[in-house]
Order: sequence, then C-alpha cells, then structure tokens
Amino acid sequence: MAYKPTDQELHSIRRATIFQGLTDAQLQIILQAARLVQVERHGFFFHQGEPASTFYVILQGNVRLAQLTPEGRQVIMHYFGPGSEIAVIVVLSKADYPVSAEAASDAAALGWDQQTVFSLMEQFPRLAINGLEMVAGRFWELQNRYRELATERVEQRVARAVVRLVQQGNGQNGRSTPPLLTLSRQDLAEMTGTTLFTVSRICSSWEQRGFVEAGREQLIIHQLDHIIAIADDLQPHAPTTAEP
Amino acid sequence: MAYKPTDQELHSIRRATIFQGLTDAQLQIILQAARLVQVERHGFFFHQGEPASTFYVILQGNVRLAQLTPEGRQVIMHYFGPGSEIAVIVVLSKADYPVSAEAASDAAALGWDQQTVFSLMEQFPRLAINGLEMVAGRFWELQNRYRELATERVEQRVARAVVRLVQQGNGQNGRSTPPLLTLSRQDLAEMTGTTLFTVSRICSSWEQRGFVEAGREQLIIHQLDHIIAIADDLQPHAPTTAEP
DNA sequence: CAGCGTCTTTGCGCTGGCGCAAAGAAGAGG
DNA sequence: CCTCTTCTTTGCGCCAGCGCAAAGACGCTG
Repeated sequence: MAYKPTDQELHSIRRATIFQGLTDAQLQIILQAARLVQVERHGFFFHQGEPASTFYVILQGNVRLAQLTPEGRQVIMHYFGPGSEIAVIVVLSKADYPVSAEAASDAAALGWDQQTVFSLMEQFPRLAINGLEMVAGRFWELQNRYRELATERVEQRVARAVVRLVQQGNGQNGRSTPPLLTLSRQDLAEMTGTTLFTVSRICSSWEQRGFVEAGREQLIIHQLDHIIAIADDLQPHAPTTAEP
Repeated sequence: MAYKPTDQELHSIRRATIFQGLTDAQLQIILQAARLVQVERHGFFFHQGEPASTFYVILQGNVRLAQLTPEGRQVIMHYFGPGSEIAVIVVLSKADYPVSAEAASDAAALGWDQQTVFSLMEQFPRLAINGLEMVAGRFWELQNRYRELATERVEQRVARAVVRLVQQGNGQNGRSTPPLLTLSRQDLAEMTGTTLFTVSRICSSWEQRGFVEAGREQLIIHQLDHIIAIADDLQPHAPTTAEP
C-alpha cells in the first residue's frame, strides 16, 4: 500500500478520466489506498472468468484485454496504455471478468479492490460520477467498433485501430518524433477481426506509399493524415496485392 | 402519469431485471412515477444523437435499437420485447443516445425521466444495484457479440441471433405452439452484419431441412435444437446454395 | 558468430459471401 | 377484384480476404 508514484507516473494518473475534477489532496488520499501491481511481459493481471476483485489504473506499459473463443482464437477488445482504467464496469457489479488482461510489455498498475472502490466512492462522489460516465463512454466505443466490424472492410478497420492507438497515446509518442506503435501484426489482426497475413499485406501497401514504416513488432506512422483518410473512407480503395 | 397497467403488462414489468427484489408496494410507488408512452410501428421513442432524457421499460411490442452508419446502412444493436429496459446505461450518465429506438410493431412503454430515475434510485437503492448489474450484463453481451462477429461465419451468427430472440421470448411464444419470430430478413441481416440475400438463402436452406418455416416477416422455429447446434458449431457446414 | 525461435512477407489458389437483377409472393388499399 | 407496394427468393458473376506453405528478417543466447 501507499506507493509513491514518480512524477512521470503521476502525470499518467492525472490524465485518467476516473480522477478528473479531484483536488491534489483528494487524489493523495485515493493513492494511499492503492497497491502497486507489477506484471512482466506476457504475465496477466487477471484471467477471463475469475471473479472481478480489483480495479486498475495503468502506470506503465501496455495491457491487452482479450477474450478467448471456444475454438482458441483470441479477440482483443482493448489495448490500453498508461493512464487507462481497467475493469471499471465489472468492479461496480459482482460479475466475473469477461476478458483476460495481459501485459503486452512489462507493466505496472495501481490496484484498488472492490471494497476499497466502493468506500472511496462514498467518500468522493465525484469518483462515482466519473465512473458512470466512463461506463457510458466505454459502451459507446464498443458499440461503434461493433458497427464498424459489421459494415466496414478490413483495411478501413485496421486504419481505425491504428488511429485510435496513436490518438490515445499508446507507444512512444515524442512531440517531435513520429508516433511509434509497438505491437505485432498478429495483435493488429486480433484487434480488427482479420488475419495476420492480411494485416501484413496492408502494412506493406501502406509502406510502399510512404504512410508508415513497418518493423518487427512495431509501426512508425509517418503520415497519420493519410491513415485517417483511409479510416474515414475518403480514399480510393487500395489494392491488397502490390501493384507493378 | 400514474398509468394502471393491465395484468398482462404487470407480468412483463415483473420480469424486468431492473425491478427484481422489490416488494409490490415499492413497485407501486415506482409505477406511479412513470408515464405511458405509445409509439406505433415505424415510430421512434428517440433518435440517435438526442440527449438521453428518458429511461423506458417496454410493455408491448418490439423495439429495434439501431445505429445508422455515415453511409446510411443500419446496424441493429438490440431487438427488445416486453419487459426489456431501454437506455439503462445512458440515463445514468449525461450522454446522448448512441442509437435510435424504433418500434418494430405498435409498441407501448413506461418512461421515467432522468431526474425521476435518480430520485427513485435514492429512495430504493435496490434499483441502483440492479441498474449497475444490468450495465455489466449489457456490456458482457455486447462484447460476446463483438467476438462472434469477429470470428464466426454468417450462418452461425444468424443462428445465434435467432436463438437469442427465441430465448429472450421475443415474438409470440405460446407454450404448446412453436416459437414464432416476427421480423424481416432485412432485420436479421442488420442484426448479424450481413445482407438480406444471404439471410434469405440461409433461411431457405434451413427450411429445406425442416428446421424452420419461413414466411413474410416471420420465422417459425420447429427444431430449435438444430438451430442451437448450428449456433454452437456442432454441425457440419451447410451449403449456402441449395443442393440438387 | 552460429544456431534457434519468433515474427514477417509474399505467392498462389480458393471460397464464402456480396451485389445486382429479375421474377415471384403476400398484404394493403381502393 | 385489381393495383401498388413491400418483402422475398434465386440465379449468376465476381472479388475481398482467408489459409497454407515456404522463404526471409530480426533478435536473442550460448
């Protein structure tokens, strides 16, 4: 308990929607009640099906929220970075975690157990209000993604996923350096409901046109505006096979 | 205000998850605060983008919650019948309706505005608890549907949609008569992210094998167990084109 | 630096499902 | 009863994207 976050981490915490509108003093009290949880790459914060006991806010690293299909395929529901909240919804009810939370890189998070969350919410109603709004926001986003999956073609969905990741500030995102995402083609495929092959082809095509630079488990976005254009379908359709 | 529901309607209300665990007396008070809203076929309870002002519980008819894509395609997020709650999530925050609610048949519902909901929840905390659990439940279901859409093939998804509708008791579902759904192929297509043509072919195929009986804007399910088998992929894949 | 495991690329063939068009059915209304 | 509208079926052609296989590329470890 009572972990002292670094300045860098504090900055992440301040960005978290759940803590908006709280004074420094209030935030201090809340942080006192947290415990630090560290998970190394490929470790899990929790598994799908376990009773939801803890609410997390990420300090460092990326966390992949994924569901496993009965046939063993993975579907990534969310890909979160520092300052993101995990298990907001489920901790407010007495349900089980519907997904597994895997560290995509070495990760650290602050954790509050259900009991603590409830008592903090009583103490600081603003937390409860923020929580409800986050729930609505998450639901809204999932609905949009559902709609996209139902109606849009693969390239567009991949573009959307990339834009989302960049804009929510995943990966090193220095002011002057181009945004860099650290994830495998497989990850992107599982986020967009396609195969790693198709993602690979799309990335190659983008690279040939100079929009991105593709590397092993990373993607450097050089022309985000073009990717956004593809995401919004303002773009003539690109061939999946490379042109002569 | 103070609408007296019929016995039939009261039965629907009692089934609503949001009202579980309340005494008759408490329920009476809650019902007193409601107003009756009637909408005829193709009318709307509310439109996507309007500020979420009212929470509804359906008394009669079916209601289609749909999102419109920028290109004008519809995606049906939910298809609800009597006893279902609408806008649970959104009324707890101050967001806009993310979907439109259209009456698929002449429909009636009880409505409480946001203000009233909050004050009732204060009076009967059980309402708030039920509300939170419903939110978690809805989220859980949407996530599952998202996963299915990302991984399963069309026939399987259509089967799932049918099973879901039957089990949640949409459409006339007399004890001794086979379950009957009242929706168009187009509806089914928009619920499963496909086209009405493909749904039509699937229905024909099922009809030839005697699982269902297909009619204009209706579907009579004769062998639900077979449909369930398809939904759970325990079935050899069916050809979409009719066999010789 | 050689060997190994993991991740990525690319070619090739195939098919599930889309899209269109045209021709039925089934109600609704006059 | 006929007409009009809406919903459905079915044939046909086509293509986006899947699946596999084989060959790189990268990074780690001994």
